[in-house]
Amino acid sequence: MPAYYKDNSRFLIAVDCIILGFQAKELFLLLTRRPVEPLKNEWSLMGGFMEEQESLHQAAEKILYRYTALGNIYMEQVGAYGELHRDSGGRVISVAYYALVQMELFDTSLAKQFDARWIHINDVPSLVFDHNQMVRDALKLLRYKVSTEPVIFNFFGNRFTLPALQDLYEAIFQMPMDKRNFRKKLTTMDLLDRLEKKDKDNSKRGAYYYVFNRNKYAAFVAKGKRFSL
Amino acid sequence: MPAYYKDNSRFLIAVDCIILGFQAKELFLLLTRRPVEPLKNEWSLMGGFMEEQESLHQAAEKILYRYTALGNIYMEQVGAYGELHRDSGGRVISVAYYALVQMELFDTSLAKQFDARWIHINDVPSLVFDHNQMVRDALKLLRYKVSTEPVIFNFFGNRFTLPALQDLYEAIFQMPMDKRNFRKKLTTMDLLDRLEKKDKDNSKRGAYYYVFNRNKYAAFVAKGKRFSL
DNA sequence: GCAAAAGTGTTGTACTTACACCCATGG
DNA sequence: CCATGGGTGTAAGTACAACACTTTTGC
Repeated sequence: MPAYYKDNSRFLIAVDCIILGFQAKELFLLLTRRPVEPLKNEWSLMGGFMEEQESLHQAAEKILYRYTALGNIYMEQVGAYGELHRDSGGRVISVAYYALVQMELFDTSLAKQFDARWIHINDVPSLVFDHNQMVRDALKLLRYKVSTEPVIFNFFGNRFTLPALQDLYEAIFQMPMDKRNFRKKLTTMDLLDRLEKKDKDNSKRGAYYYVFNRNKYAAFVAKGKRFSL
Repeated sequence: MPAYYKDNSRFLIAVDCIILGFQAKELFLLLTRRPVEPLKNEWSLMGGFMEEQESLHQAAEKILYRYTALGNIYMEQVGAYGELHRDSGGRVISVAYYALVQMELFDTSLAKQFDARWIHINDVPSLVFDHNQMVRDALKLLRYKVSTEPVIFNFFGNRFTLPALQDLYEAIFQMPMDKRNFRKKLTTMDLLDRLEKKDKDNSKRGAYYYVFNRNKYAAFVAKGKRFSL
């Protein structure tokens, strides 16, 4: 390493994850009681320190995996937080990421181990440090991303029903949406393939399953069109 | 500092600045020849290492001031870049910020000292490391911010003319805009105050100067309205 | 008096919103 | 047979895009 690099200060870097879960038409945030001093036992995001041999994104995936045992999840960086005294335990720069996971896949034995709990997005308590700000920033970014890119589909397994998709949309934006207008937007863009009717768990009639078609989306983008929800 | 903190790895943190200038209806990016190894003399953003007693934002302002002698400039964080081998000189996490400055205020003696040059935004060469990606991300973010928040006004001194504002808008979005529609949007939102007619430098007739009225904007937001350009 | 940029309204089109009924099924 | 959620079209209103001429003044 060049001498010019060596002479500079080094910093602890933390990664904090805004892990959002979707269940029963509602959005939840995974929180824990902070396991270490300072502010031990206060509400906190899931976080951890970055290590030498990992990228920022890998560090975020590591944290997510540690607390949920989930991998291959869509994650997005929210930003870096670097105020001087943001962490009362010492000088730490933190990088926030958000992820949206299916709560049904969540390993509840881990929840006990880490004292992790799903809190309704409207009932988030006061969190340590600047974690509340991170959550606000993450939700704002999520709303932007969902509006302009087909990321909402990453939050389901390969298939989903339109009522479920709309429920998720409404949970993210915290506002009701007209059923016909919502479906019109999706059918106009023509990015989904309908499967054989199936989900009978949530209704007697059953709702068709759909899948997001990546090839259709590629063609859609190639035509200069932009995703919009 | 708690033992739990102490045992973790520490990292060099760099701040890289995407310094955008506006002059003669065009957008320029301030670039330099990298002064240190590795990749000495290659094109690079203005950057530097973060120090102990400054916040991330302060570090960005420090870099901006070092290369332009400008302070009190609107800056916004683009994001953190943390790939393992992004910097071939060693493990460095970099946080990118963008700023938009008036090129007329730029101290050209500094340009010589640092071999800094204004490059037209469409002629940006291949830059070191992931700096091209940072520039792309910064422009995308800038466009979003300009569309949804009244940040474009930060890029002028206290006053500006509507033709100049439109020129800046067109430079940022790299597309022409209808004069009447552009002005209609602004007059509909009613956030500007017109001053006595003045700028005669760019036309014989002269264009009215305007100022952005922060009180009007506060009232505008209080009514639940959203800025849109 | 003419070149060069500033300023000003209207009309058609596309998109967004609001809205109500029938359908399929499990119990 | 009825309660529950799934699925469908149209009309009004709003926002956006396209468009041409007059005004001012320095030279």
